[in-house]
Amino acid sequence: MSEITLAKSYSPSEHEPSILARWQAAGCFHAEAKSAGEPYAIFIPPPNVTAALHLGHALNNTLQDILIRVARMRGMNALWVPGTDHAGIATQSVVEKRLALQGKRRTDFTRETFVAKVQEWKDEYEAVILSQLRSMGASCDEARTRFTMDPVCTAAVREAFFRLFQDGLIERGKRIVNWDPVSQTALADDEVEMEEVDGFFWYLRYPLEDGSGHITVATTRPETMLGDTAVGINPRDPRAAALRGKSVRLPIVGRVIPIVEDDYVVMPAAMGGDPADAKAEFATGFLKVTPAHDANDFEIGRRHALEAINVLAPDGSISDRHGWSDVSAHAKQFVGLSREDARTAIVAWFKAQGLLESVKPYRHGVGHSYRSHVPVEPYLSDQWYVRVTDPRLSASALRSMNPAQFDGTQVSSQGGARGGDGELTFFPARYAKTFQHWHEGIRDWCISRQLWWGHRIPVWSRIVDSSAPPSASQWTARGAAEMRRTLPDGRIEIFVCIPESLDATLIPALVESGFTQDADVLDTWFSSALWPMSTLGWPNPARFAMDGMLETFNPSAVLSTAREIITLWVSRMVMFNRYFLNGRLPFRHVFIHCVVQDGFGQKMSKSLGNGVDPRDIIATHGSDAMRFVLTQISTATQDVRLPVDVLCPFTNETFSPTTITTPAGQVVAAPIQSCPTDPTRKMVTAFGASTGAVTATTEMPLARNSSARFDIGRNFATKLWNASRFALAQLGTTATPAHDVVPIALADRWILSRFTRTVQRIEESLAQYQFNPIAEALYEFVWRDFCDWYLEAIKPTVKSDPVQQAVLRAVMDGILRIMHPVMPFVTEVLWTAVQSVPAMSVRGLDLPASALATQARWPVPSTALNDGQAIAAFERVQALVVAIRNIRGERKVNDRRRIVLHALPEIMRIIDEAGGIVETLAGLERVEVVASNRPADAVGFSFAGCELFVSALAEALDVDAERTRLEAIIADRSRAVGGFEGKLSNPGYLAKAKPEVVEQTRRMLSEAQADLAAGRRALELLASSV
RNA sequence: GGGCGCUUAGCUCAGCUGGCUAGAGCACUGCCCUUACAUGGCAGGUGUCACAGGUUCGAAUCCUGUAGCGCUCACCA
Repeated sequence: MSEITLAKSYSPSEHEPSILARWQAAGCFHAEAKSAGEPYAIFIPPPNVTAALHLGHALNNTLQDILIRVARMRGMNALWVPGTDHAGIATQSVVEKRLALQGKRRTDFTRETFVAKVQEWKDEYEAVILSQLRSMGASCDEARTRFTMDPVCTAAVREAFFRLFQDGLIERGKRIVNWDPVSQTALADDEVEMEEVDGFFWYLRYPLEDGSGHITVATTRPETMLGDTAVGINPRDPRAAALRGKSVRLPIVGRVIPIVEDDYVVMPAAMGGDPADAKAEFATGFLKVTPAHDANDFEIGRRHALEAINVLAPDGSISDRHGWSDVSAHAKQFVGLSREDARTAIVAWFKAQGLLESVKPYRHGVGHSYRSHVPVEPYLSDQWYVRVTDPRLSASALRSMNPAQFDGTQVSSQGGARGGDGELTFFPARYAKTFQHWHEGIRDWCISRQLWWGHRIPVWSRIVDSSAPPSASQWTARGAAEMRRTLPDGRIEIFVCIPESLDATLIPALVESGFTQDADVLDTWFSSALWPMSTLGWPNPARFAMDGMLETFNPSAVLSTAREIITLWVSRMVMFNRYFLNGRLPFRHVFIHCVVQDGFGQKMSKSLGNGVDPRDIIATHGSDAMRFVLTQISTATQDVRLPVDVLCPFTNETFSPTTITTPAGQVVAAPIQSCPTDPTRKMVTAFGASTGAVTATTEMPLARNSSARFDIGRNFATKLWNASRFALAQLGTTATPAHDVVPIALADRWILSRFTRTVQRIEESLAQYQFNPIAEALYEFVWRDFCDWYLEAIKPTVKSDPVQQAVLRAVMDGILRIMHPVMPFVTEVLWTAVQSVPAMSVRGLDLPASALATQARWPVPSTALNDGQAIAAFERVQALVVAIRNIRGERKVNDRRRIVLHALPEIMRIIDEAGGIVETLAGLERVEVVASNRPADAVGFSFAGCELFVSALAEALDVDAERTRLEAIIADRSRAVGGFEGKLSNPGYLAKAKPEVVEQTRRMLSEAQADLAAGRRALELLASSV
C-alpha cells in the first residue's frame, strides 16, 4: 500500500495552489533555444488588456496547453509564450468611459498623463490575466511574458515600420476611410461591423443649370449633398446624350456641378438596367457624386478630376472649416448641425422647396464602429497605409497556402520557390478558404489611428515651399528614410522615418529643422502582426538576451485561435513574418477552435449577462473540471451551446433561470430570480446588473453564472481520484519489483490492449487538432474500461497476484500520464502517490519515473501489447455479463444475492478462459454445466446463439414476469431475423456487397435465429410447467 | 447578394472516406448506502437522423433542391 493516504474525495481548491507552487519551483515550463529536443512553439494569441479572460479564452488556452504539455512529455523543446495586447481603441475607450463617469475627457489631460492612466489600467488587467492563466494550469513560460508595447515588442515595431517605409510599402494617402466620429479615429475595414438599419431613400431634384428642367438623384444620406461635386449618369443611358456637357445647380449650396458619364452608375430597371440588381430597383439613373464622403464617389471623382469637398468635422457635424469654402447664405443654417439633425433639416428644406420628389423606406446595412457602435462615416482624410496589395505581401500569403487546401490553381512563385511556400495548413480545412478569399480581395491596410494609446508613428514631417526644396540626401545620408509628396497647393510635404537606433541623434536634429512627429499611433494589429517575431527578440535577439530564440522557435508549430482572427491577425502575421524573415512562416498550422455560445445559441457577452466566468468555475468545480469539459465540447463541426445556469448565492445550488426576451429578440435571464428552495429570497442576475435595471444589495445579492455541464468534469476528477485510491490500496509496497512482467490473465491483457489503443486514438486526434475525441477516449478508457470493468474484475485476485499488481501499477501510471495534459492538477497530486509505490515494469510499456507528472514521458506502448484476441475474448465476457445482469435487473435480484449459471460446455470455455471474472462481475455463486434437464427455478436466456439458464434468482420463480420477458425477447428477435432475412434474400445484396459484410449478416441471422428458438422453447417449457 | 457551416433522443453533442439492430453525457424510471467512489454502482425506456428528390444491393453518411438557424464577406443608389 502507498505510504501516502488520500482523502476520500478530491478537493481542487485544496491542492491547486500547492501544485502551482511545485511547478513554479521546478521551472519546468521554461524553454531555452539550446535545450534538447525538437523545437515546438506556440504563441498565445495575446488577450486584450481591456478585461479579464472569459470562457472563450479559457477554451483556447486549455487546448493550447494540451498541445504544449503533450509536446513537452514527448521530449520536445516546448515553448509557450504568454503575453497581452495593448488593444489601442478598446483599452483607450474603456479608460475614457471610466473618466467620463468622473465628468472628465481625454483632452482634459496631457497626452503623457492620459497614457499613464491607461498604463495603470493595463498593469491591473495584465496582472489579472496572467494570474488567470496560471490558475487555469496554462504551462506558459512566464519568464518570457511579453506585452505588445514593451521595449522588446516596440523594437520590432520600429524596425518593421522603418523597413516597410524604406521599401516603399508604406504610404501616406488622402483617401476615404471608415471614420468613427465618437472615437474620432480611422478604422480598418475589418473593424467595421455591418448592421441592418431601417432607412429611407430620398429622391432629390437638382435643377439643370440652363433651366431646362431637373434631374432626380436617390440617396440614403441626403446631408452629404452639400459636398456634391457632380452628378453621374451611365453613358449607355438613353438620356445621356441629351445631357452631355450640361450642368446642374446644386440646391442650397448653389454650386454649379457637371453631369459626368461613368459606367459605375446603375441604370434603373426601366431604362435597361439589370433587374436582378437591387440598386436598379431604386435607382433613378442619376447618381449624386460626393467624392469626400463616399468611397465609390471618390473613385468617380478621380476618374473625372472632380473636387472633393469635405463638409463634415471629425465629430460628424456639418462644418465649413474642413475643406468647404463655397458656403452660400442658404447653406450657413446647416453648419454646426450634427449629421443626424442635418439630415432631417436638409430633407425638410427640399420638401419646402418642392424638390423632394419622393421618399421610400429602405432597409440596408450600415457600417458601425466595432468600438463605439455608432455609424461609421466615410471620411476623406490623410492616413498611413501598408500596401498589402503589393505581391510581396498578399501574393506571398497566398503562396504559403498548402496546395491541397487551395481553391483553384495556385499561382507559382515568381523568381523561384521560397521557404515557407505551400506550408500553411488550416484545421479544420474549410477555413483555408476564408484565408484565401481575404487575400484575393485584399485592400490596402489603413494603419494610422487618431489615438493616444499605442505605438507612436515614427515619422516626422514638414511642409516646405516648392520653390526651395531642401536637398534629398540630408536625412537618408544619416540613416533615415525619406518620402515626399506634392500637396494640392503646390507645396511639398517631406516625411522622414527614423529607425529606433537613431532616435537620440536624429530626433533633436529633425525638431531643430522644423519637423514634427506624426501625432497618430499605429493600428494595434500592426504590433500583433509581429508577435511571433517580436516575442523572440526580432530584429536583434541578442540585444534582449534571446540569442538563438528566433532561429529555434520561429516558425512555431501552430496558432490556435478564433474564426474572425483569420483576417484580422493570421493574415498579417503570415505577410509580415514572410516578408521580414525571407519567406518563413510564423506557424505551419492554424487551428480554429469553436465558439462557446449560451444555451440559446447567442454569443456570450457582458451586456447580455450570459457569460460564464472561468474564475467562478475554477472556484466551484476546479480547474481540471473546467478544462476537461472545455476539451469535451471542442468539436470540429459546429459551435457549441453551453446552457448557462445561475448559482444561488444563498444555497450554492445551480438552477436554470427563468428567462425573458429583450426587445432585440435575445433570450436572457430575467433580472431577478428566486432561490429555488426558498422562493421568498431573491437575487440579481448578471443581465439585471448589466442593464442597470436592478442593483444588487445584501438582501438581494448578485448571482453568479455557472453551468451544470461542468459537473461532468468534476465527477470525472473524483472518479479518477477514487480509482487511484483503490488501486493504491491494492499495491504492495514491500514486494520486490519484478521486471518485464508478462501478463497472462485475460483482464490484464485486455486493459493493456485498451490502453494501447487509447493512446493511439489520442495521438491520431491530436494530430488533427480534434479535441472532443480526446476527451471521449480518456473518459471511456478511464471510467468505463478501467473503473467499471478492470478494477471490478480484479478485485478478488489482485492482492495475491504480483503480476496483476504490476499491470495495475503500470496502467494507473499510464492513465495519469495520458490524463495529465487535460487535467494537470489532479494527476499531479496523484502522481506523487502512485510514484511512491515501487515500480514493477510491464514488458512493452516503458514508463520512466519522474518527480512530477508534468515532466513525465508520454507513454509509447509497444504494439505487441495491442492484443486483438484479448479484446475479442473480453468483449464476449462483457456481453455475457451484461446478459446475466440484465436478467438480474429485470428480476430485481438484490445486488448481493449470488445466483447460479447453467451453461453449455462451449460457453464454459469462455468462462474458464476469463479466469473467474464472469463469476465476479455477474455475481455468480457457481457455474454448472447445463444438464439435459434444466433446473426447476431456472430462467432461460440466450447468448451468442446458445441457450443458458440462471437459477436461484429468488426463492420462487415469478411465472408472469418470466412470460412477459420471454415474449419481449421473442418479438425483438423475430424482428431482427426478419431484417436479416430480408437483406439476404436480396440478390443484389448478395452479388454486390462485400463478402465479409454478407458473411457477417449470415452470422448475425443464425445467432438471432438461435436466440429466437431458445426464447420460444423457454416459453413452451414455462407453459408446460404451470 | 457571395461564401462557409449547422439541423440526429427532452437537453448538449459524437457519428471521417456509405454496411453490425444509430451512439455518449446530462435529464428521466427501477433496484442498490456491496469495505475506491452516492460527485457512486447495476439495469432500463426514449429517435420518420429538418424536408423532398436522386445515386446505390444498401444512405444519418454521397449528389441535387427546399425550409429554418448561425457565422462571415460585400453592399449606405
